[in-house]
Amino acid sequence: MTDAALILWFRRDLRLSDHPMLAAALATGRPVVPVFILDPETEALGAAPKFRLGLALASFAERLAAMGSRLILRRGPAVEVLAALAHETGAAGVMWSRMYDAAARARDQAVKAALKARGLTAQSHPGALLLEPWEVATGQGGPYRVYTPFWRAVRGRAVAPALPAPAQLPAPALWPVSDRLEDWHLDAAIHRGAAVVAAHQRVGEGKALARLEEFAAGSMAAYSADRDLPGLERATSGLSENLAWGEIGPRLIWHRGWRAMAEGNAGAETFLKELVWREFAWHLMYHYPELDRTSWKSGWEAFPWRSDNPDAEAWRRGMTGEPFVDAAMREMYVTGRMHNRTRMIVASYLTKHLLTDWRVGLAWFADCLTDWDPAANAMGWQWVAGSGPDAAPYFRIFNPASQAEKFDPDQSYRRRWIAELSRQPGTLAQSFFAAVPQSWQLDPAARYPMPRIDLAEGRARALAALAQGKT
DNA sequence: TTTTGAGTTGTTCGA
DNA sequence: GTCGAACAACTCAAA
Repeated sequence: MTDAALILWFRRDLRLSDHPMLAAALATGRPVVPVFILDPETEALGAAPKFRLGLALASFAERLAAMGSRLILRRGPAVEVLAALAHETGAAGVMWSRMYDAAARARDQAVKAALKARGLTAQSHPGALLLEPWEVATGQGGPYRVYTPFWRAVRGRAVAPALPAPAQLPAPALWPVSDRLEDWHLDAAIHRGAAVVAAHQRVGEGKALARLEEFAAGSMAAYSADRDLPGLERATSGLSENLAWGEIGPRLIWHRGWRAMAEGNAGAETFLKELVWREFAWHLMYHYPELDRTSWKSGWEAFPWRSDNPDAEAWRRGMTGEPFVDAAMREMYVTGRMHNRTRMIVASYLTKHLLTDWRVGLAWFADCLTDWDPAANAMGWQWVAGSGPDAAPYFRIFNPASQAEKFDPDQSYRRRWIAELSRQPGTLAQSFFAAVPQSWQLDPAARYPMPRIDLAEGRARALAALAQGKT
Protein backbone atom coordinates (compact mmCIF):
# COMPACT_ATOMS: atom_id res chain seq x y z
CA MET A 1 0.00 0.00 0.00
CA THR A 2 2.93 2.36 -0.37
CA ASP A 3 1.20 4.00 -3.29
CA ALA A 4 -1.78 5.14 -1.27
CA ALA A 5 -2.05 8.90 -1.71
CA LEU A 6 -1.51 11.67 0.79
CA ILE A 7 -3.96 14.52 1.08
CA LEU A 8 -2.21 17.88 1.32
CA TRP A 9 -4.51 20.26 3.13
CA PHE A 10 -3.51 23.76 2.05
CA ARG A 11 -4.62 26.80 4.01
CA ARG A 12 -2.55 29.97 4.31
CA ASP A 13 0.43 28.32 2.62
CA LEU A 14 -0.39 28.64 -1.07
CA ARG A 15 3.09 28.20 -2.49
CA LEU A 16 5.55 25.54 -3.58
CA SER A 17 8.89 26.90 -2.39
CA ASP A 18 10.00 27.16 1.24
CA HIS A 19 7.34 24.62 2.11
CA PRO A 20 8.33 21.97 4.69
CA MET A 21 5.02 20.11 4.51
CA LEU A 22 5.26 19.74 0.76
CA ALA A 23 8.84 18.54 0.98
CA ALA A 24 7.89 16.01 3.64
CA ALA A 25 5.01 14.74 1.53
CA LEU A 26 7.15 14.31 -1.56
CA ALA A 27 9.81 12.51 0.44
CA THR A 28 7.33 9.70 1.06
CA GLY A 29 7.11 9.04 -2.67
CA ARG A 30 3.33 8.86 -2.48
CA PRO A 31 0.98 10.52 -4.92
CA VAL A 32 -0.47 13.73 -3.46
CA VAL A 33 -3.94 15.25 -3.59
CA PRO A 34 -3.77 18.98 -2.85
CA VAL A 35 -7.00 20.30 -1.38
CA PHE A 36 -8.36 23.61 -0.13
CA ILE A 37 -11.40 23.54 2.10
CA LEU A 38 -13.85 26.39 2.46
CA ASP A 39 -14.69 25.56 6.05
CA PRO A 40 -16.66 27.68 8.54
CA GLU A 41 -13.48 29.31 9.83
CA THR A 42 -12.58 30.41 6.32
CA GLU A 43 -16.15 31.47 5.55
CA ALA A 44 -15.86 33.90 8.46
CA LEU A 45 -13.19 35.99 6.74
CA GLY A 46 -13.96 39.64 6.02
CA ALA A 47 -14.94 40.85 2.57
CA ALA A 48 -11.53 41.90 1.27
CA PRO A 49 -9.49 39.00 2.63
CA LYS A 50 -12.05 36.54 1.33
CA PHE A 51 -11.88 38.12 -2.07
CA ARG A 52 -8.09 38.09 -2.00
CA LEU A 53 -8.16 34.44 -1.02
CA GLY A 54 -10.09 33.73 -4.20
CA LEU A 55 -7.34 35.33 -6.28
CA ALA A 56 -4.72 33.35 -4.39
CA LEU A 57 -6.56 30.11 -4.98
CA ALA A 58 -6.97 30.73 -8.68
CA SER A 59 -3.28 31.46 -9.02
CA PHE A 60 -2.22 28.49 -6.96
CA ALA A 61 -4.53 26.13 -8.84
CA GLU A 62 -3.00 27.31 -12.08
CA ARG A 63 0.49 26.71 -10.73
CA LEU A 64 -0.41 23.18 -9.70
CA ALA A 65 -2.09 22.47 -13.00
CA ALA A 66 1.08 23.49 -14.82
CA MET A 67 2.84 20.72 -12.92
CA GLY A 68 0.33 18.06 -13.79
CA SER A 69 -1.38 18.30 -10.43
CA ARG A 70 -4.65 19.86 -9.31
CA LEU A 71 -6.10 21.85 -6.46
CA ILE A 72 -9.22 20.10 -5.26
CA LEU A 73 -11.78 22.49 -3.78
CA ARG A 74 -14.29 21.32 -1.21
CA ARG A 75 -16.69 23.06 1.07
CA GLY A 76 -17.76 22.10 4.59
CA PRO A 77 -16.36 21.36 8.03
CA ALA A 78 -12.74 20.26 7.64
CA VAL A 79 -13.15 17.01 9.56
CA GLU A 80 -15.98 15.83 7.35
CA VAL A 81 -14.42 16.95 4.11
CA LEU A 82 -11.07 15.34 4.84
CA ALA A 83 -12.64 12.09 5.99
CA ALA A 84 -14.76 11.94 2.86
CA LEU A 85 -11.80 12.73 0.63
CA ALA A 86 -9.66 10.09 2.30
CA HIS A 87 -12.40 7.58 1.73
CA GLU A 88 -12.84 8.55 -1.93
CA THR A 89 -9.15 8.49 -2.73
CA GLY A 90 -8.04 5.68 -0.45
CA ALA A 91 -5.51 8.08 1.00
CA ALA A 92 -3.23 7.00 3.81
CA GLY A 93 -3.32 10.30 5.60
CA VAL A 94 -3.36 14.08 5.63
CA MET A 95 -0.62 16.69 6.00
CA TRP A 96 -0.80 20.41 6.62
CA SER A 97 1.24 23.43 7.67
CA ARG A 98 0.49 24.65 11.16
CA MET A 99 -1.58 27.70 11.98
CA TYR A 100 -1.32 29.36 15.36
CA ASP A 101 -4.48 31.29 16.18
CA ALA A 102 -6.95 29.88 18.67
CA ALA A 103 -9.70 28.97 16.23
CA ALA A 104 -7.36 27.23 13.80
CA ARG A 105 -5.58 25.34 16.55
CA ALA A 106 -8.84 24.07 18.01
CA ARG A 107 -10.00 22.98 14.57
CA ASP A 108 -6.72 21.32 13.70
CA GLN A 109 -6.57 19.42 16.97
CA ALA A 110 -10.04 18.06 16.41
CA VAL A 111 -9.16 17.13 12.84
CA LYS A 112 -6.03 15.33 13.94
CA ALA A 113 -7.89 13.31 16.56
CA ALA A 114 -10.71 12.42 14.17
CA LEU A 115 -8.37 11.32 11.40
CA LYS A 116 -6.29 9.20 13.73
CA ALA A 117 -9.43 7.60 15.08
CA ARG A 118 -10.14 6.48 11.52
CA GLY A 119 -6.73 4.94 11.18
CA LEU A 120 -5.36 7.73 9.00
CA THR A 121 -2.09 9.56 9.56
CA ALA A 122 -2.35 13.26 10.39
CA GLN A 123 0.82 15.27 10.34
CA SER A 124 1.34 18.98 10.87
CA HIS A 125 4.43 20.83 9.76
CA PRO A 126 6.08 24.22 10.30
CA GLY A 127 6.51 26.74 7.52
CA ALA A 128 4.44 29.79 8.37
CA LEU A 129 7.08 31.16 10.74
CA LEU A 130 10.85 31.38 11.04
CA LEU A 131 10.74 29.43 14.30
CA GLU A 132 7.89 27.70 16.06
CA PRO A 133 6.39 29.87 18.83
CA TRP A 134 7.48 27.40 21.51
CA GLU A 135 11.03 27.31 20.19
CA VAL A 136 11.74 30.86 21.31
CA ALA A 137 11.76 31.38 25.05
CA THR A 138 13.30 33.67 27.65
CA GLY A 139 15.92 32.47 30.11
CA GLN A 140 13.10 31.53 32.44
CA GLY A 141 11.48 29.46 29.74
CA GLY A 142 8.47 31.71 29.15
CA PRO A 143 7.32 33.62 26.08
CA TYR A 144 8.79 37.01 25.22
CA ARG A 145 6.64 40.03 25.96
CA VAL A 146 8.98 42.75 24.77
CA TYR A 147 10.07 43.08 21.19
CA THR A 148 13.75 43.95 21.44
CA PRO A 149 14.82 40.92 23.49
CA PHE A 150 12.70 38.79 21.16
CA TRP A 151 14.49 40.27 18.17
CA ARG A 152 17.88 39.61 19.74
CA ALA A 153 16.89 36.03 20.47
CA VAL A 154 15.65 35.39 16.93
CA ARG A 155 18.60 37.14 15.34
CA GLY A 156 20.96 34.75 17.06
CA ARG A 157 19.10 31.64 16.01
CA ALA A 158 19.67 29.37 13.07
CA VAL A 159 16.59 29.56 10.88
CA ALA A 160 16.00 26.50 8.72
CA PRO A 161 16.94 27.03 5.08
CA ALA A 162 14.23 27.74 2.54
CA LEU A 163 13.46 24.59 0.61
CA PRO A 164 13.33 24.77 -3.18
CA ALA A 165 10.07 24.26 -5.02
CA PRO A 166 9.61 20.71 -6.28
CA ALA A 167 9.80 20.12 -10.01
CA GLN A 168 6.67 18.04 -10.05
CA LEU A 169 3.97 16.56 -7.88
CA PRO A 170 3.08 12.88 -8.29
CA ALA A 171 -0.58 12.62 -9.25
CA PRO A 172 -3.01 10.01 -8.00
CA ALA A 173 -4.46 7.44 -10.42
CA LEU A 174 -7.86 9.07 -10.13
CA TRP A 175 -8.71 12.63 -9.21
CA PRO A 176 -11.58 13.28 -6.82
CA VAL A 177 -14.16 15.79 -7.99
CA SER A 178 -13.68 19.42 -7.12
CA ASP A 179 -15.95 22.40 -6.62
CA ARG A 180 -15.57 25.21 -9.12
CA LEU A 181 -13.93 28.26 -7.58
CA GLU A 182 -16.46 30.57 -9.24
CA ASP A 183 -19.26 28.76 -7.45
CA TRP A 184 -17.81 29.77 -4.10
CA HIS A 185 -18.46 33.42 -4.90
CA LEU A 186 -15.64 34.60 -2.71
CA ASP A 187 -16.17 38.06 -4.19
CA ALA A 188 -19.79 38.28 -3.12
CA ALA A 189 -19.15 40.47 -0.09
CA ILE A 190 -16.76 42.96 -1.66
CA HIS A 191 -19.36 45.53 -2.52
CA ARG A 192 -16.88 48.05 -3.85
CA GLY A 193 -16.39 45.62 -6.69
CA ALA A 194 -13.81 43.01 -7.49
CA ALA A 195 -12.30 45.07 -10.29
CA VAL A 196 -11.51 48.01 -8.02
CA VAL A 197 -9.56 46.01 -5.47
CA ALA A 198 -8.11 43.42 -7.83
CA ALA A 199 -6.21 46.09 -9.72
CA HIS A 200 -4.06 46.68 -6.65
CA GLN A 201 -3.17 43.11 -5.78
CA ARG A 202 0.03 41.27 -6.45
CA VAL A 203 -1.13 37.69 -6.63
CA GLY A 204 0.79 34.47 -6.53
CA GLU A 205 4.13 32.99 -5.69
CA GLY A 206 5.84 33.95 -8.93
CA LYS A 207 5.09 37.62 -8.52
CA ALA A 208 5.95 37.57 -4.84
CA LEU A 209 9.37 36.06 -5.49
CA ALA A 210 10.03 38.52 -8.27
CA ARG A 211 9.03 41.42 -6.04
CA LEU A 212 11.36 40.25 -3.28
CA GLU A 213 14.28 40.25 -5.69
CA GLU A 214 13.33 43.60 -7.12
CA PHE A 215 13.03 45.06 -3.63
CA ALA A 216 16.30 43.55 -2.42
CA ALA A 217 18.12 44.94 -5.42
CA GLY A 218 16.40 48.30 -5.24
CA SER A 219 14.61 50.18 -2.51
CA MET A 220 15.76 47.97 0.35
CA ALA A 221 18.94 50.04 0.59
CA ALA A 222 16.97 53.16 1.52
CA TYR A 223 14.35 51.29 3.52
CA SER A 224 15.28 52.64 6.94
CA ALA A 225 14.21 56.17 6.09
CA ASP A 226 11.94 55.75 3.08
CA ARG A 227 9.62 53.19 4.63
CA ASP A 228 8.13 56.01 6.69
CA LEU A 229 7.00 58.02 3.70
CA PRO A 230 3.63 56.79 2.43
CA GLY A 231 3.80 59.12 -0.55
CA LEU A 232 6.69 57.17 -2.05
CA GLU A 233 5.81 54.35 -4.40
CA ARG A 234 7.36 50.98 -3.74
CA ALA A 235 9.62 52.12 -0.91
CA THR A 236 8.42 49.13 1.10
CA SER A 237 8.43 45.54 -0.04
CA GLY A 238 4.65 45.32 -0.17
CA LEU A 239 4.96 41.61 0.52
CA SER A 240 2.45 41.57 3.37
CA GLU A 241 -0.42 40.29 1.23
CA ASN A 242 1.76 37.49 -0.12
CA LEU A 243 2.95 36.56 3.37
CA ALA A 244 -0.60 36.62 4.64
CA TRP A 245 -1.69 33.92 2.18
CA GLY A 246 1.57 32.06 2.25
CA GLU A 247 2.40 32.90 -1.34
CA ILE A 248 5.91 33.46 -0.12
CA GLY A 249 7.61 31.88 2.87
CA PRO A 250 9.16 33.87 5.71
CA ARG A 251 12.31 31.78 5.77
CA LEU A 252 13.03 32.57 2.17
CA ILE A 253 12.64 36.28 2.92
CA TRP A 254 14.79 35.92 6.03
CA HIS A 255 17.69 34.35 4.19
CA ARG A 256 17.43 36.82 1.33
CA GLY A 257 17.57 39.64 3.87
CA TRP A 258 20.63 38.18 5.54
CA ARG A 259 22.37 37.86 2.24
CA ALA A 260 21.67 41.51 1.55
CA MET A 261 22.96 42.43 4.99
CA ALA A 262 26.14 40.44 4.39
CA GLU A 263 26.57 42.34 1.15
CA GLY A 264 26.43 45.59 3.08
CA ASN A 265 22.86 46.63 2.27
CA ALA A 266 22.09 49.50 4.66
CA GLY A 267 18.36 48.82 4.88
CA ALA A 268 18.51 45.06 5.28
CA GLU A 269 18.54 44.91 9.06
CA THR A 270 15.57 47.24 9.43
CA PHE A 271 13.71 45.13 6.91
CA LEU A 272 14.53 41.93 8.78
CA LYS A 273 13.32 43.53 11.98
CA GLU A 274 9.96 44.13 10.36
CA LEU A 275 9.77 40.49 9.37
CA VAL A 276 10.50 39.61 12.97
CA TRP A 277 7.64 41.88 14.10
CA ARG A 278 5.36 39.55 12.21
CA GLU A 279 7.04 36.66 13.96
CA PHE A 280 6.61 38.38 17.34
CA ALA A 281 2.92 38.89 16.66
CA TRP A 282 2.41 35.17 16.08
CA HIS A 283 4.57 34.35 19.08
CA LEU A 284 2.21 36.47 21.18
CA MET A 285 -0.91 35.12 19.51
CA TYR A 286 0.18 31.57 20.25
CA HIS A 287 0.99 32.22 23.88
CA TYR A 288 -1.92 34.62 24.45
CA PRO A 289 -4.78 33.27 22.33
CA GLU A 290 -7.09 36.05 23.52
CA LEU A 291 -4.87 38.72 22.00
CA ASP A 292 -7.43 39.70 19.38
CA ARG A 293 -10.33 39.90 21.79
CA THR A 294 -9.18 40.94 25.25
CA SER A 295 -6.97 43.74 26.49
CA TRP A 296 -3.60 42.20 27.05
CA LYS A 297 -2.49 44.39 29.94
CA SER A 298 -4.34 43.95 33.16
CA GLY A 299 -6.27 47.01 34.22
CA TRP A 300 -7.41 47.88 30.72
CA GLU A 301 -10.55 45.77 30.54
CA ALA A 302 -12.42 48.39 32.52
CA PHE A 303 -11.37 51.31 30.34
CA PRO A 304 -14.51 53.08 29.12
CA TRP A 305 -13.85 52.89 25.42
CA ARG A 306 -16.69 54.18 23.27
CA SER A 307 -18.36 51.39 21.37
CA ASP A 308 -19.21 51.94 17.71
CA ASN A 309 -20.39 55.49 17.12
CA PRO A 310 -20.90 58.13 14.42
CA ASP A 311 -17.29 59.34 14.69
CA ALA A 312 -16.11 55.80 14.03
CA GLU A 313 -18.42 55.63 11.03
CA ALA A 314 -16.87 58.81 9.64
CA TRP A 315 -13.47 57.22 10.26
CA ARG A 316 -14.44 54.12 8.28
CA ARG A 317 -15.70 56.26 5.42
CA GLY A 318 -12.57 58.38 5.21
CA MET A 319 -14.57 61.46 6.17
CA THR A 320 -13.08 62.57 9.47
CA GLY A 321 -11.89 65.87 8.05
CA GLU A 322 -8.34 64.94 9.01
CA PRO A 323 -6.60 64.60 5.62
CA PHE A 324 -3.82 62.21 6.60
CA VAL A 325 -6.31 59.92 8.31
CA ASP A 326 -8.85 60.07 5.50
CA ALA A 327 -6.23 59.50 2.83
CA ALA A 328 -5.19 56.32 4.57
CA MET A 329 -8.72 55.05 5.12
CA ARG A 330 -9.53 55.64 1.47
CA GLU A 331 -6.31 53.97 0.39
CA MET A 332 -7.34 50.88 2.35
CA TYR A 333 -10.85 50.86 0.98
CA VAL A 334 -9.70 51.00 -2.61
CA THR A 335 -6.50 48.96 -2.54
CA GLY A 336 -7.02 46.54 0.34
CA ARG A 337 -3.81 47.83 1.90
CA MET A 338 -2.57 50.71 3.96
CA HIS A 339 0.91 52.07 4.49
CA ASN A 340 2.40 51.02 7.81
CA ARG A 341 2.88 54.52 9.14
CA THR A 342 -0.66 55.54 8.40
CA ARG A 343 -1.96 52.35 10.00
CA MET A 344 -0.52 53.66 13.26
CA ILE A 345 -1.93 57.12 12.67
CA VAL A 346 -5.49 56.06 11.87
CA ALA A 347 -5.44 53.64 14.78
CA SER A 348 -4.20 56.31 17.15
CA TYR A 349 -6.82 58.74 15.90
CA LEU A 350 -9.65 56.24 16.41
CA THR A 351 -8.55 55.06 19.84
CA LYS A 352 -7.18 58.29 21.27
CA HIS A 353 -8.83 61.27 19.61
CA LEU A 354 -12.11 59.45 19.17
CA LEU A 355 -11.71 57.27 22.28
CA THR A 356 -13.20 54.36 20.40
CA ASP A 357 -12.61 50.73 21.30
CA TRP A 358 -9.68 49.28 19.38
CA ARG A 359 -11.84 46.28 18.52
CA VAL A 360 -14.05 48.54 16.39
CA GLY A 361 -11.01 49.45 14.33
CA LEU A 362 -9.74 45.91 14.25
CA ALA A 363 -13.05 44.70 12.84
CA TRP A 364 -12.97 47.24 9.99
CA PHE A 365 -9.40 46.32 9.12
CA ALA A 366 -10.47 42.66 9.11
CA ASP A 367 -13.09 43.53 6.53
CA CYS A 368 -10.91 45.74 4.34
CA LEU A 369 -7.36 44.39 4.28
CA THR A 370 -6.32 41.94 1.62
CA ASP A 371 -3.19 41.31 3.69
CA TRP A 372 -5.34 40.57 6.74
CA ASP A 373 -3.24 38.85 9.39
CA PRO A 374 -5.01 38.18 12.68
CA ALA A 375 -1.88 38.25 14.82
CA ALA A 376 -0.23 41.33 13.35
CA ASN A 377 -3.48 43.25 13.61
CA ALA A 378 -4.28 42.17 17.14
CA MET A 379 -0.83 43.14 18.28
CA GLY A 380 -0.80 46.37 16.33
CA TRP A 381 -4.17 47.62 17.50
CA GLN A 382 -3.44 46.85 21.12
CA TRP A 383 -0.03 48.40 20.79
CA VAL A 384 -1.51 51.68 19.58
CA ALA A 385 -4.37 51.60 22.05
CA GLY A 386 -1.87 51.19 24.87
CA SER A 387 -3.31 47.95 26.22
CA GLY A 388 -0.98 45.65 24.35
CA PRO A 389 2.41 44.07 24.79
CA ASP A 390 5.32 46.48 24.71
CA ALA A 391 2.77 49.20 24.07
CA ALA A 392 3.33 52.89 23.62
CA PRO A 393 2.98 54.98 26.78
CA TYR A 394 -0.50 56.40 27.01
CA PHE A 395 0.65 59.94 26.42
CA ARG A 396 2.12 59.04 23.08
CA ILE A 397 -0.67 60.27 20.87
CA PHE A 398 -0.04 60.75 17.20
CA ASN A 399 -1.00 64.14 15.88
CA PRO A 400 -2.19 63.51 12.31
CA ALA A 401 -1.30 67.05 11.25
CA SER A 402 2.29 67.04 12.49
CA GLN A 403 2.72 63.48 11.28
CA ALA A 404 1.61 64.66 7.86
CA GLU A 405 4.15 67.47 7.91
CA LYS A 406 6.87 65.08 8.85
CA PHE A 407 6.05 62.13 6.65
CA ASP A 408 4.04 63.62 3.79
CA PRO A 409 5.73 66.99 3.41
CA ASP A 410 4.88 67.42 -0.26
CA GLN A 411 1.29 66.23 0.29
CA SER A 412 1.68 63.61 -2.39
CA TYR A 413 -0.08 60.96 -0.31
CA ARG A 414 -2.94 63.18 0.76
CA ARG A 415 -3.49 64.47 -2.75
CA ARG A 416 -3.32 60.99 -4.19
CA TRP A 417 -6.28 59.87 -2.10
CA ILE A 418 -8.40 62.90 -1.36
CA ALA A 419 -10.27 64.22 -4.36
CA GLU A 420 -11.60 67.25 -2.50
CA LEU A 421 -8.08 68.61 -2.07
CA SER A 422 -7.34 68.95 -5.77
CA ARG A 423 -8.89 70.85 -8.61
CA GLN A 424 -8.16 67.92 -10.87
CA PRO A 425 -8.15 64.83 -8.72
CA GLY A 426 -6.25 61.83 -9.99
CA THR A 427 -7.79 58.51 -10.86
CA LEU A 428 -7.01 56.96 -7.48
CA ALA A 429 -8.75 59.74 -5.57
CA GLN A 430 -11.73 59.41 -7.89
CA SER A 431 -11.79 55.65 -7.67
CA PHE A 432 -12.70 55.90 -3.99
CA PHE A 433 -15.88 57.77 -4.80
CA ALA A 434 -16.70 55.33 -7.55
CA ALA A 435 -16.20 52.44 -5.14
CA VAL A 436 -18.13 53.48 -2.04
CA PRO A 437 -21.71 52.31 -1.59
CA GLN A 438 -24.49 54.68 -2.56
CA SER A 439 -25.73 54.61 1.00
CA TRP A 440 -22.65 56.52 2.11
CA GLN A 441 -23.86 59.42 -0.01
CA LEU A 442 -20.41 60.74 -0.76
CA ASP A 443 -19.84 63.30 -3.44
CA PRO A 444 -16.37 64.23 -4.70
CA ALA A 445 -17.62 67.68 -5.60
CA ALA A 446 -18.89 68.32 -2.09
CA ARG A 447 -16.87 70.26 0.38
CA TYR A 448 -14.28 68.34 2.35
CA PRO A 449 -15.68 67.81 5.86
CA MET A 450 -14.66 69.85 8.86
CA PRO A 451 -12.53 67.96 11.40
CA ARG A 452 -14.56 65.75 13.73
CA ILE A 453 -12.66 67.13 16.67
CA ASP A 454 -10.04 69.79 17.27
CA LEU A 455 -6.72 67.98 17.50
CA ALA A 456 -5.48 69.71 20.64
CA GLU A 457 -8.82 69.25 22.32
CA GLY A 458 -8.95 65.58 21.34
CA ARG A 459 -5.48 65.03 22.66
CA ALA A 460 -6.28 66.68 25.96
CA ARG A 461 -9.48 64.66 26.29
CA ALA A 462 -7.61 61.43 25.57
CA LEU A 463 -4.84 62.23 28.02
CA ALA A 464 -7.34 62.93 30.76
CA ALA A 465 -9.36 59.81 30.07
CA LEU A 466 -6.33 57.57 29.75
CA ALA A 467 -4.59 58.90 32.84
CA GLN A 468 -7.69 58.22 34.84
CA GLY A 469 -9.59 55.44 33.13
CA LYS A 470 -7.16 52.59 33.08
CA THR A 471 -5.99 50.51 36.08
C1' DT B 1 16.41 36.42 45.03
C1' DT B 2 17.72 40.85 43.87
C1' DT B 3 19.32 44.20 40.98
C1' DT B 4 19.79 46.68 36.91
C1' DG B 5 19.24 48.58 32.41
C1' DA B 6 16.08 49.14 29.06
C1' DG B 7 11.86 49.73 26.53
C1' DT B 8 9.43 50.69 17.57
C1' DT B 9 7.41 54.37 15.40
C1' DG B 10 5.33 61.02 19.83
C1' DT B 11 3.97 65.78 21.23
C1' DT B 12 4.28 69.96 23.49
C1' DC B 13 6.29 73.54 25.95
C1' DG B 14 9.61 76.66 27.28
C1' DA B 15 14.25 78.24 27.01
C1' DG C 1 14.31 77.05 14.33
C1' DT C 2 16.22 74.04 17.61
C1' DC C 3 16.86 71.54 21.73
C1' DG C 4 15.96 69.20 26.06
C1' DA C 5 12.67 68.08 29.39
C1' DA C 6 8.35 66.46 30.82
C1' DC C 7 4.79 63.48 30.07
C1' DA C 8 4.65 57.78 34.51
C1' DA C 9 5.35 54.38 36.15
C1' DC C 10 5.93 49.71 35.24
C1' DT C 11 7.38 45.47 33.50
C1' DC C 12 10.46 42.70 31.31
C1' DA C 13 14.68 39.97 30.70
C1' DA C 14 18.99 38.91 31.96
C1' DA C 15 22.86 39.12 35.00
